[in-house]
Amino acid sequence: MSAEEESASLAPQIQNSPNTATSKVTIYDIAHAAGVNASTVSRALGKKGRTAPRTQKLIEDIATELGYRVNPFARALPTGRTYLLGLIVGNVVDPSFLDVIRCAESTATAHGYNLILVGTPEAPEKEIATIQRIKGGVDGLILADPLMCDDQLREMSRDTPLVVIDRQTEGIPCVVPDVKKGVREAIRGLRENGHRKVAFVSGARDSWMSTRIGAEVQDACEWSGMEAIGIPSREPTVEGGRLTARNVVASGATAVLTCNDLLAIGLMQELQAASITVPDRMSIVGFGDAVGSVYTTPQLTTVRWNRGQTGTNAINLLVEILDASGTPARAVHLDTEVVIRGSIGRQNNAPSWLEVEAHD
Amino acid sequence: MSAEEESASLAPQIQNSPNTATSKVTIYDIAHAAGVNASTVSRALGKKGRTAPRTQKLIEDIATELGYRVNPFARALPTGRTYLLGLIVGNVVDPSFLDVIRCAESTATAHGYNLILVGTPEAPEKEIATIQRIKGGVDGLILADPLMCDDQLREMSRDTPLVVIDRQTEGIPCVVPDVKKGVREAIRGLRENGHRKVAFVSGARDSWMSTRIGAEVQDACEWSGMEAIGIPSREPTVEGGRLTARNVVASGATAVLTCNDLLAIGLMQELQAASITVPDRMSIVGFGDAVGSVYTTPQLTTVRWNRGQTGTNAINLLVEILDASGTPARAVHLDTEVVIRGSIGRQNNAPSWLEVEAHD
DNA sequence: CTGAAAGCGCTTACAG
DNA sequence: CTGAAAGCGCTTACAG
Repeated sequence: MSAEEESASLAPQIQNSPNTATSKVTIYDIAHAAGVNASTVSRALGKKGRTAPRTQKLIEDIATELGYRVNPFARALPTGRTYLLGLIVGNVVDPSFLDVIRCAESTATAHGYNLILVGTPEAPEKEIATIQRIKGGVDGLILADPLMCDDQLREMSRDTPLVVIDRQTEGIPCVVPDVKKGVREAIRGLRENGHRKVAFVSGARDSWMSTRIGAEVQDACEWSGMEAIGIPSREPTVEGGRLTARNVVASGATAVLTCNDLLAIGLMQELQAASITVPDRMSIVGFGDAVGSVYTTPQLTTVRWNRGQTGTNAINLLVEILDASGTPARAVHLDTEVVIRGSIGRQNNAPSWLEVEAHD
Repeated sequence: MSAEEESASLAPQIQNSPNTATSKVTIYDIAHAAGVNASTVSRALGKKGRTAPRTQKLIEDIATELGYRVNPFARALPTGRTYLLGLIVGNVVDPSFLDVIRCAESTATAHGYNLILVGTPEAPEKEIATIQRIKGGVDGLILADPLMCDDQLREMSRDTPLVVIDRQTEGIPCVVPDVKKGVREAIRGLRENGHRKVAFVSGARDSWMSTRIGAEVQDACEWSGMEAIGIPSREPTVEGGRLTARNVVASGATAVLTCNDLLAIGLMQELQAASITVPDRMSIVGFGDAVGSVYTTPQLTTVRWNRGQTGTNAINLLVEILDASGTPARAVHLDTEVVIRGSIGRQNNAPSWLEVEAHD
């Protein structure tokens, strides 16, 4: 007896919650209960103000009482709007991408959309196939660092509302970090610390980000009369970073900037394993402020921007396009800043050949 | 002229790709082209074998030629199956959750489902509200570490096919790590290293995982004649870990196990900042093998299990339930193992009071 | 094996 | 302001 009472009082919000039953409540049920036509219910629940205030309220009350939820698919059929947004990503290695996803999701929800997450193999054709597969079921897409070429991308965007992140292509709305600013600041910092020769570790494939960062490193170095040396990596991971260590050392550079933090972390590990002290003998600057860049010893100096903002802005841009179709493609640039941590230092021990050259 | 040729050859797969046009191809278009009824098209494309081999092939050919894609919403309406699965997560701080998401997505795709990701505020009612909002649009749900009570969970699962991860509740299908095994191994390892007093840093709220780990630490310590001391944290993050350092030291324990790796990392940082050497003066064992646990110095010893398997198994379980409704609730236990890294060591410098006690 | 028909739950001109 | 009707694209008994 008392047990029954207890179980009854344990979950009152469930017992009382409207329509616990599995049966689906439709607008016809509401129409019936309210004594109006289903179309009136549709109007009352949808475009407000097209219905008499009294009926409006009556219908709304009945709807909540019955626990009515619009069937999104039934709605999608006549309207063509699914209120689903797709986020398509390749092989994301960087864990800070979780921020992008999380913020994209919450922003989508705030706009009344749901986010469907789709992974795609890292190959242009697969990417296109994935998009084809998915696009019929969503109102718009966000493409993270897509591999397809510019023309394919533009072709796609004629077909489907779409926003690209971490890549800028003429004619396509996108969200990218302000690479130039970040790199310039980083290079300036290195110069002030006496560095004159900087290595740049690029990503395996020529992603927009890697290419962009490399170009800006080149540019910034030229501007400040420094030498820049490009060093490719095999993969944009910690392991890939380790593998570049030899080449980085062999390059004769005293500082190195990598196109992402994982590379920087791997590089640091490998250098330390070879007793090459960081930053005394090699300064390291990462890019992206990945989770984990503060766990290293020394902590990693890196070019940071708000990854969450990437997700938020991408969704906002997409929703904007969806709402007012015909919006011109817009590029959102996210501010970057250099976070100075322990991995960079003064270049004191100029190698002798440098002085020799100076005498030439 | 040559430029035109070039642009034409640049993206042949696009030019040739079937139905580049935006217009939607329906089964009626195919039916018209094939000279059959739409219902026949539906059968040919859907349940195979219910149509003459010749018509079958004819229809399939026309379908691919026209670039037909089934409209998932039109299908969902009569069948009630959306081929959408929801993954509902609270405030996920651990970046290794990206593995869960990624594997869940790819497994869902392999089964012909798409994954919709939904974040929810960390409060039982909000959680339930989120589920209510979402459940009409998906075939089933995966709940990551939900906050609602057991009864609410069971109530929900009557309503909607659902699988829970990182929590075990009687009557609910779930995927959890084998906590007992991992903790036992860890404690045994500590004992063999001479430790006799172990602190356990729990999560802020009593998540199933934290509670479970704590209980097993207690149990394992009793079994091996060791002392276990529980220390709550304010939040299950790096910062939260830092804040527990004082209490951990004050506890007199020589080793500490935390309910996740972030706590362990923060704790290590704070101890080191106070010149308390790890592992010489304090051994640390994490839980979860989070990204970043290998970036610390020393690297973190932790209880690991395959996070990706969590996502994979959860989806498999859910799809299994969806396919054969009426399957009994099943709990999948993922194997765990202790990964020994530098953060644990021998307890050599037994404090004097220990010896004093021994003489008592 | 195939066609004609009804229906899934909603929206939206079109009348009134 | 409201109702009756048609239609979104598909599926599935039901006949034949």
